[in-house]
Parts: sequence; structure tokens; C-alpha cells
Amino acid sequence: MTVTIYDVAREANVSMATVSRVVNGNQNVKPSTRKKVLEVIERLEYRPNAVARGLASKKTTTVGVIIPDISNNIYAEAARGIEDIATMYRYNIILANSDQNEEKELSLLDTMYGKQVDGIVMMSDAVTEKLHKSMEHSPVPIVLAGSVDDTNQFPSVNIDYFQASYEAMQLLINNGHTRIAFLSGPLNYTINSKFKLEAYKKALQDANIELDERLIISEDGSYDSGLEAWETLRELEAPPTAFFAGSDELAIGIIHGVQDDGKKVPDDVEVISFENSKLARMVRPRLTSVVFPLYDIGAVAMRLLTKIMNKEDNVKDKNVIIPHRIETRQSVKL
Amino acid sequence: MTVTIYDVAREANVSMATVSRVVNGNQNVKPSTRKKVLEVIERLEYRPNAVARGLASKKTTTVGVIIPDISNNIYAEAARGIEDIATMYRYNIILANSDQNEEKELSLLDTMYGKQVDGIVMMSDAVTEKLHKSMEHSPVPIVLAGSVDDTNQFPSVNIDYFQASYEAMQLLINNGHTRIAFLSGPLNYTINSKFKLEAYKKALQDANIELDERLIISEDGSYDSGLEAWETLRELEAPPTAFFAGSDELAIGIIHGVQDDGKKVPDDVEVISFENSKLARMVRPRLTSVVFPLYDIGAVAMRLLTKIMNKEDNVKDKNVIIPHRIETRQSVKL
DNA sequence: TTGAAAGCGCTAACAG
DNA sequence: CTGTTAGCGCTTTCAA
Repeated sequence: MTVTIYDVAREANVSMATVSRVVNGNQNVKPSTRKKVLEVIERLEYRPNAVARGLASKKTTTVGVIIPDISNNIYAEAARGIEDIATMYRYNIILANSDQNEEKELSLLDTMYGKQVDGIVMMSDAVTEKLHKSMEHSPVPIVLAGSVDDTNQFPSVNIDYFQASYEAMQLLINNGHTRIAFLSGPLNYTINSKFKLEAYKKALQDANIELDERLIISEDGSYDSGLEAWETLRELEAPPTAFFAGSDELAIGIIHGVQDDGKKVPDDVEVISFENSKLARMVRPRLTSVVFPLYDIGAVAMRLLTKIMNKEDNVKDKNVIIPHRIETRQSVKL
Repeated sequence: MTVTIYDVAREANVSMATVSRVVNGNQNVKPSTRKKVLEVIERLEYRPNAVARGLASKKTTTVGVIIPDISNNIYAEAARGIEDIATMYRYNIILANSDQNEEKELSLLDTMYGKQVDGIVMMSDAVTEKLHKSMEHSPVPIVLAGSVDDTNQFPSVNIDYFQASYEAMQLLINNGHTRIAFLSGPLNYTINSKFKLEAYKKALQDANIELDERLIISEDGSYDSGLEAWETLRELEAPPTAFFAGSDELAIGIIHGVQDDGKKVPDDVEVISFENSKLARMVRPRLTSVVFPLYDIGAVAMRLLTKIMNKEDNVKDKNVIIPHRIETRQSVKL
């Protein structure tokens, strides 16, 4: 039924090895032979079977991508970066959502191993011990994208979350605020607990501002939790006058909460976000935000993975930190 | 190096056929044998090679998903629906972005065929003739998700775009508007030109409102083009008092354009959108919007594909239309 | 209930 | 420059 390399060989009066050579661009083929084979390939509409090829060569030219949730803009952006570079290097991508659930992550890793992917890009907000162990035993290279593993044992691509957060806090502190709220997603996510929150505390401490635990709110990171955060915090005897929000959605939630309350941003309350997705410009006032370059992180992670898969030995830095910056708009006064 | 079915067979003193049977849950295995094999599998950490399996069985349990752009929320949502159902039926997904570029779509289809996927879910805003032809010759079933092919020749899942758009327009018309602008993405996208725009015209005609071509704007569908649309239209001697926007981003762009201009929504200008993503609630006033249930469309499309792949003959309706509705919020007066 | 054996379609030595 | 020949790891008859 389907045309195989064997059919082409027969029609072209050559061996299947020769056909294989022309298909794989091997130079050791006489031009005239190549031409003949190419013609037959075209005529028969021969299309190499990647599965058979994968079995024989032990290379599938596909990489696994495990992310928490593709419908979340932040991960989708990273996925796009990953896919673009993968395409550039002729890899395909098997994409799967983990919902940040350890069991799913583990099972997905197993699935990827079974599918014989050539490598894996993993995004996980919490690299648990079990995850770590499975990754250690991986038959193929894995690189972490926008995800932190305490041991720094796996190749990874990130920004300096602590420093970026610290700078965001400084902006607020320099504007004279002493009541600054911290709002983030789950604190069992490494980046939230070990970097954003720690930077928040350190910045406060360095400025001799007393820490008020009530100003630290960790929910699911959604727009609604931003909205609710203001609801809660406004009841304090001294409500916060500034917010360090872990994501754009959160920041917009706060802004709308404040505005629905008849107050003004940034006049009454200033807000800085950590993400800078396209949402940042789609709110009034527009968000001042730490730029979390997800697309780049995904792209660089995938590029790093190709290098490792190719066993290029010039892979010096396996733990890449890409630069960050703060995009200044109107939700924080200048 | 890697453990194969053969290693397991040897260790368990059975033939590889038997191991294959237990791995595949074949019932024709004596329980005691099954137990013995299972133990060896566990001990050796045997993991079936899906590539070899795919070659032998001619089934890869993976489906191809071709979408315009995963970083676009609308497609990401659909992708999530597709993946969830795929996971449920134990399929994996090879995801690729086409950027709505015909050449890429064609080449991606070829890639998918080559990878021996068991089926394909395709999202394309413009099923061109070439695309159509390639799909016709596909060795595996293809279902269109949120995409229209004029011939209705391929299984598909959609909503009734025309009717939904017509209802949106009626809402505006019933509110007394006679200057209603139409704003959408590219008009070479079938849904925009053949359904949204046609419904716009028909609704106007049915209400005896004269069509003003200057009120029809088709750009790239971005937030900025929404912003700019207002810039342009406000200069008219009779600016529009209502907008039918093809997407949430567009609608928010318009709203901000109007507001930045010192006018009010919905008092001065009413806006209805066609999407209802989570953005719809993240703007003030919140968007009244036709609900375009992308997640469901993806999920139903994938479910339909599993049925076709399994050759279930109860697949009556290959062109599924799922219900739509309008979510009423504040950007349109009641 | 189990095993033997023939592929699946291709790559990759190796020989010529 | 080209052909021969083993596999790659598994599924799937066919027999027993």
C-alpha cells in the first residue's frame, strides 16, 4: 500500500542503500543516480517513515516538552519559543500538560522516555525529590526552562529572580512606600518562595521597613485572587500603598480592585508586576513590570538542548541566566 | 544497554511473545506466568520502546496538532482541550505552529504523515485549495477544529459563526444603534469574511440600516489595531456608536481607545466582542461577548478523531456544531 | 497457554 | 560510488 524505500529502489534500479543515501543527503552518490532516484521518489510520492527510521537510527528527531498548562499565557509563550527553535533544528515536539502535578510529571517523563524522544524540555514550578530522581535516570538530556532545581544539577535557563524582584521592590521603596504588599501564586513554587518572597523580605529589611506578615498573600495567582487581595487588605488599619505582584493577572486584579473601590493607581496605590506579558499594556494604567522573557527562556532552553543532544563540547554554562529588566509604564510613579 | 523485551523474556524464562502479551494486557496468559513476567519487568525497569512498537503495529498512539500559534490564547485554549481528551484516550500530541502560512501548513502535514501519527487535528483559518488537496490524500483521518472548509468534506467542530454574529449584531441594533462598526482580523480568514462580516451585513440589511464601508475595518486582530480603529473612526463626520469586535483583544483595544479619548463605554460607545476569553472580565467595563468555546471545540474535535481512528461506525455527524451563547456583561447596555 | 518466526521500513557498517 | 546484509525492538500470525 504505502510506498517504501524498497519500492523506490526497485523502480530506480538501485539498492535501498542508495535510496537511503539520497534521502539523507549523503554526498557519496553519483549526481546522475541521485537525479534518477529523486525522480522516482517524486513520481511514487515516497515519504520516509520516521518511525522505522527512528528505530534503525535510534534518533527520533522529536523532543518532549512538559509544561504545567499550555492554556496559561506564560507557558504558552515559552512553548512557542521552544517550538520555534526546535523547528529551526528540525525537531518536532511532543507537548504535554502536567498541571504541576508530581504524579503526572513523573508519568509524562516515563511516556517521553518510552517514546524515545531525543531530549526533553521541562517546566516545573517545583522540582521535587521524586522528579529529580526520575530526571537523573533519564536516558536522554533534559533541560529545565524557567524552572529551578536547587542542586543546579540539570542544565537550565532562567533569569535572576531574586535580583529582579529586589529591583522591583527598590522601585517601590524609593517611592517612599513602607506598606508594600507581596502577592504571588503558591508558595510551594520555588520561584515564589525562594526568590520573589525572599527578595521582598530582604529589600524591606535593607530599607529598615518592618515586615508585616499580613501583607504577604499567596493564592492561585489568578486575576480574581488579585481582586480579592485588595478586598482583604483594604480592611487593614494601615492598608498597603503599593503592591509587588507576581504576575500580570494578579497585578491587573489589584488595579481593578483598587479602581472599583474608587481609588486611583498610581496616585493612591502603586503596583509593579512580574511578567510583562502583552496584558501589561492592556490595562489602564499600563503596568510597570519586571520583564520575564518566557519566549526567550524557551528558545534558549531548546537551543541549549540541541547542543547537548549533539554532544557539542562547547557547552560551558549549563545553568544559563539571561538578563532581565524592568519595563516602566504608568502603574508606578516615576 | 537498554532493557528490551528480549531481556525480560530470558530472565523470566518465557518467550518474548509472552512478554509482549502481558505488556499489552492480553488475557491469554496464565496468571502465574503473568506475575513472573511482571516481576522481571519491574526488577529490570523494562520500558517498552514505543518506536519499535509503532513500527510493528503501525500505530503510534500519537496525533498531530497543527495550529496557527500556540502563544495566542485562543489557540492555546483549544490545544488544551485537544490534549486533555488525547490524554484521556492515551494519545500523545505532536504540536506545531503554522503561523497560518500555507507553505508551513503543507510541510507540517507532510511531517505528520511521515511521523506516522494516527490522526491529525487541524486548526486553520483558511483552508486553501492546496491544503484541501493534501488533506484529501492524508493517510490518516483529519478533523478540523474551529476551522471551516467550504466543502464540508472533512470532519469538523465549530459553532454557528453566522448565527452567533447575527445575534451579537441584533443586540446592538436593538439598542438603537445605526452606526455600528465591524472590526475583525484578516478577511482572508473564512470565519471573518464568510460569517462574521456576512452576518454583520445581513443584520444591518434586515434592520434597514445602510451599509457604510468605512465602518468595516480588518486588520491583524491585535489590541493595537483595536486602539487604532477608534483613532480612525472617530474622525468620521458620524463616528460609530457601537462596535462588533471579532475578538476580545480587539474589543479591549477599542474600549481603551474610546476611554483614552475621554468618552465612556457603554454610555457613549457600546462594544460587543466575539471570544469571551478570560480577558473579557479583565477590563472595565467587562466585555459582553459571544462565547467562542475554544476549549470545548478542541476537546470535541479530539473526541471525534478518536472515534474515527477507532473506526466506530456510530459517527453520524461529522460536521459538529456546538451551541453558542452570549455572555452579557457591561460593555453593552441591557 | 505458549513459542517460533516472519516481518514493520529503515540505517549503517562492510565489502567491493 | 554502490550493493549486501544485519539488525533496531516489538507485534502478530501460525503452530503446537
